[in-house]
Amino acid sequence: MTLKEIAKEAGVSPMTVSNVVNRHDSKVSEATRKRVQAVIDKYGYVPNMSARSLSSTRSRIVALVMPVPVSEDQVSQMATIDPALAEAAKNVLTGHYISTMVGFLESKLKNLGYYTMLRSYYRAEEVLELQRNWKMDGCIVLMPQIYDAENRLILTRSSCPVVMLDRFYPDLPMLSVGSDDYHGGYLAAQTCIRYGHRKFAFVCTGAPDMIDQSTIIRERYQGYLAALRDACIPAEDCMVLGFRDSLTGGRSCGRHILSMKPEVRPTALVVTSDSIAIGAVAALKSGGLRVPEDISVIGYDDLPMAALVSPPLTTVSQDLDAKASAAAALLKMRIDDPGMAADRIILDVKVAMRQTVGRAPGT
Amino acid sequence: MTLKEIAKEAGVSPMTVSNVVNRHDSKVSEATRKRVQAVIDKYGYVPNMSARSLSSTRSRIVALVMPVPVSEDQVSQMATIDPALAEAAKNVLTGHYISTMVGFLESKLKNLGYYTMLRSYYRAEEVLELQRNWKMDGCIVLMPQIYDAENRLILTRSSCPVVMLDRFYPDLPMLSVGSDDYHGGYLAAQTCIRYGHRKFAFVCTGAPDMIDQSTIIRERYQGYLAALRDACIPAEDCMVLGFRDSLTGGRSCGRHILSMKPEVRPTALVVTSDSIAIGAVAALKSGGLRVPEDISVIGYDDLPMAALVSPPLTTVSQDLDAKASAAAALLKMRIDDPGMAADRIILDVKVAMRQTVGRAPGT
DNA sequence: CTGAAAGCGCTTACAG
DNA sequence: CTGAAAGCGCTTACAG
Repeated sequence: MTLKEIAKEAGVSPMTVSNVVNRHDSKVSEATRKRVQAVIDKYGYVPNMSARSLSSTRSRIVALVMPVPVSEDQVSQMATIDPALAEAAKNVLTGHYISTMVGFLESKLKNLGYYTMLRSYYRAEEVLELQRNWKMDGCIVLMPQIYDAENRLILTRSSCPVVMLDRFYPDLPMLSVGSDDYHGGYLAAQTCIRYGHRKFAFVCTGAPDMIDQSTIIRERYQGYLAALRDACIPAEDCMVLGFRDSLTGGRSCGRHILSMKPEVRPTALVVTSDSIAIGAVAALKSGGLRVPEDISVIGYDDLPMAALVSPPLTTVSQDLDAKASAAAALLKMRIDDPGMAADRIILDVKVAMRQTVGRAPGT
Repeated sequence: MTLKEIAKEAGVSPMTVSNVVNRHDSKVSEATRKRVQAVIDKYGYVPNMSARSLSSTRSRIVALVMPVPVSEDQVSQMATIDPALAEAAKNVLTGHYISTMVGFLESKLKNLGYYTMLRSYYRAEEVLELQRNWKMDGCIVLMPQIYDAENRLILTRSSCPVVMLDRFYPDLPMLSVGSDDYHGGYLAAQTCIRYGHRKFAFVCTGAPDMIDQSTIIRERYQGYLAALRDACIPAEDCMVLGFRDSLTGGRSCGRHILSMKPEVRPTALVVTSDSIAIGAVAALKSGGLRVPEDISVIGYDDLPMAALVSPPLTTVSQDLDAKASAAAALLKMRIDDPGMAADRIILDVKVAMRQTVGRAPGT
């Protein structure tokens, strides 16, 4: 059933049916609208979006794009070198953060009248091509942690509005939604400081040099340092460690802490990931240290499991529902008003106080 | 840049460019192909998929559709009645199983040359409309656990090939991919039986009557019963419990077990979800029972955290990568050969032996 | 408020 | 192997 056929049946022009379908109510008299709508309902007419996209300037499709660490053709050879990385390349939705964000975004976008296309990519070029393939109305980039060059290409060469999550380039006009990682890092350290801690380890994902590579980690680290400074704790007394962002990585972290002499061992771990924090707590416990009596740990993300592990993990928590809402709303504003200025939304974070942070030993 | 402009530039007809773009190599001489390709590369020409969809019979889009438990307009009122349900309706990707499957599927579909559209739905009608909106090449239904009537509508009225995951209707010609839940239930019970257990509780998600409502749960239960039968354990000696599928639901389960008199308490819990199993273990431990010395627990799904909780959870494990591959491949086969017969793929499961199943007390 | 015409950028037969 | 014509099902100006 096509627009034309509906028009014929209702005794009006295709244009009028189009106006009814698109709810341009001011352009159609109420009587005509009802008559046409009746015919539409009778035949269960559904518009052809391809035709609509082709003849108009928009598609109503928003792309949710996510980088993969390894290209498709490299996956098999990578499997022998770094199996975990190869696995990650086969599935971009294994993490709690990204899958939750995608779920919320689909819901928000649907409510705003958009279709959601999901796409993993290795090169920015793939994203740009996708946008042009479908005349995308908009594009949301998730987890653009690593590839700065690719991110910049997407931002500068995009053929549609882009909202980038968790990443901001001051020198580029862009739309971004992030959370206040600086404040998160500050709060994490401050929470421990209030319990008397003065010997810290900052534990981040990846190698310790991630602090230089990832904006997120850097912000958290800067916030953490600021809290130390405000409490007159010399940063030299504290260490920075890096482990793979997984429960297993966390266990390595815990074992590493256990291997240290008690006199140099930190009394508080400020960790940039709950997975690592939880893994670390487990390893510390099985190594004979009590959490939080002997050592305190604070995580980041507030994973669902954070509240259940034993002891329940104290962690920095962000509102992913609000983040997705903000991203979708920002994108829609930009789509509706192409002249809109660059904008950056930063959502606040809070500490979910639970039981892995306690009084520093001997205080 | 359009096909036509490329054609003009290359001095050929649009049709020839089309044949080059679509790699109909037999229809173009190698010399022409090269010349045209050079122009395509020079201008970075990208085909317009809307135009292609409109003029051809296919769109290359596959829809990944997932039911939500509450319709959009009911969410706010539902929030007061059942907050957890309202939350679930706002995000279909909170569970590990579904988000992992979506991640794998996107990757497989991309490799097969399809675009992935993600969509949550409350009524089958939404899915049918979406299919027609975009002339979908195919559709994969995830987690169709609950709404049989809606599932049947999708299967019978779909305008494109459909693969349904984890659900099969013997009376309908359909394509389905599932895992061997019967065998999973059997293996779970058998594992405990081998450790001398004879007093069981079967713990499922939702109310105990889920066994009648969900094919998956029913299959697992039947397999479980078969294992009891094979070991000459009267099913009357065993109980069936139901809890919400979450860590919190699992804690309720654990507390319920703790409230029972030791003489009637089961010595082994066969649980249809790792979340419940892990929550239950945590509650049992804090209630003073030792796992597995006093009570054994076996879960289902092999969540990433299952291996890390303490003690590591013994659980039934399925290969989600293989499942996604099978679903994507099956769908492609059906798209390429519309006359293909109905088919059902059932993947096997295995037990991940860890430390929550041990000798039955007093054996 | 309503309509006739043109066109969006491809592909599908049909010729040659 | 290559091309000219028609058409997919809408929307966008432009008239009236």
